[in-house]
Amino acid sequence: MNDFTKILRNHKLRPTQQRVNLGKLLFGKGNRHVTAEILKYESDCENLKVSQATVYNVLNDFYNVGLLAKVNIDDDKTWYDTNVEHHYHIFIEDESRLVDISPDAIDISIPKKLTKGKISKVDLVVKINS
Amino acid sequence: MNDFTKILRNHKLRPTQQRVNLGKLLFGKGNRHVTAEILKYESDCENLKVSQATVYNVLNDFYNVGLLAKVNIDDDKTWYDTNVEHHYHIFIEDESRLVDISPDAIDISIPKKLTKGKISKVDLVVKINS
DNA sequence: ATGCCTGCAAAATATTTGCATGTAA
DNA sequence: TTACATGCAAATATTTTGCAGGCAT
Repeated sequence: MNDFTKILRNHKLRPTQQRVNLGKLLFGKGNRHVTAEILKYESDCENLKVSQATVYNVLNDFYNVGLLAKVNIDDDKTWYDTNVEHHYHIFIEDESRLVDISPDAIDISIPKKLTKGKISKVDLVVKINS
Repeated sequence: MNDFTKILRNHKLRPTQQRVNLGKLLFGKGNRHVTAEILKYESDCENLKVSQATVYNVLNDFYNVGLLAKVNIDDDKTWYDTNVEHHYHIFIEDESRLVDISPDAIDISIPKKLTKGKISKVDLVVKINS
């Protein structure tokens, strides 16, 4: 029983082969940003037996228990981020690539009267190109 | 020949009935935020003869010439904003409603070394609920 | 053994496109 | 009249879901 199996149990998710394998891809090498398409491609490269539907289902499962965050960049694909702490993003348009920014690096003070203090999330995406 | 016809001509768009009618809906009563679905619903209410495909085409035409801005809030529908000046957004989740924030209201200073000065767009969405 | 999970295909949703027709210039 | 826009339906793209079978407990 490896570490990710334990993490799945801690989040009340049954550690199936697909969840464990996708979990290793996602959490095995530092913070990552993926789309469902990218993750399916990677799992195919590793000859894992995972359907595209299961990739979607597992991403949603992980998101629902707080293992992943969603990032909305453009009007097509949804991105998933293994960093679930509060932070911001740079999107490198040329490369369709996301980079995290620590909230410490950018100070955003939102006047309370605008939001009545009921903030649930603050999304900041800085888009850059060359 | 009314005002919006003139605006269309200025943007090198032929002022067809559909573009003029949708333009009036969009720009006739202050700043607005709409999805393709909302705009189709409104044009149906006014008994305008516009197909859903044309609503999409016209929104894209207006976006491409700079009459509209796109806003990405969630992973489903794309929002269009009649305010094309640089600004930020509050998204009221309960009501699925967008509100503009002037960039003067929130100071965001992004360290140059993070972006190498190549910023093309800064998207800020503050999500609130009750 | 039981119930949750997966694969596959089909459905659902959002958006784009091809083509014949209509309309602005 | 000529080119561009529209309507409709079909195609495309992304994501979700139903169901039969499979695997974890």
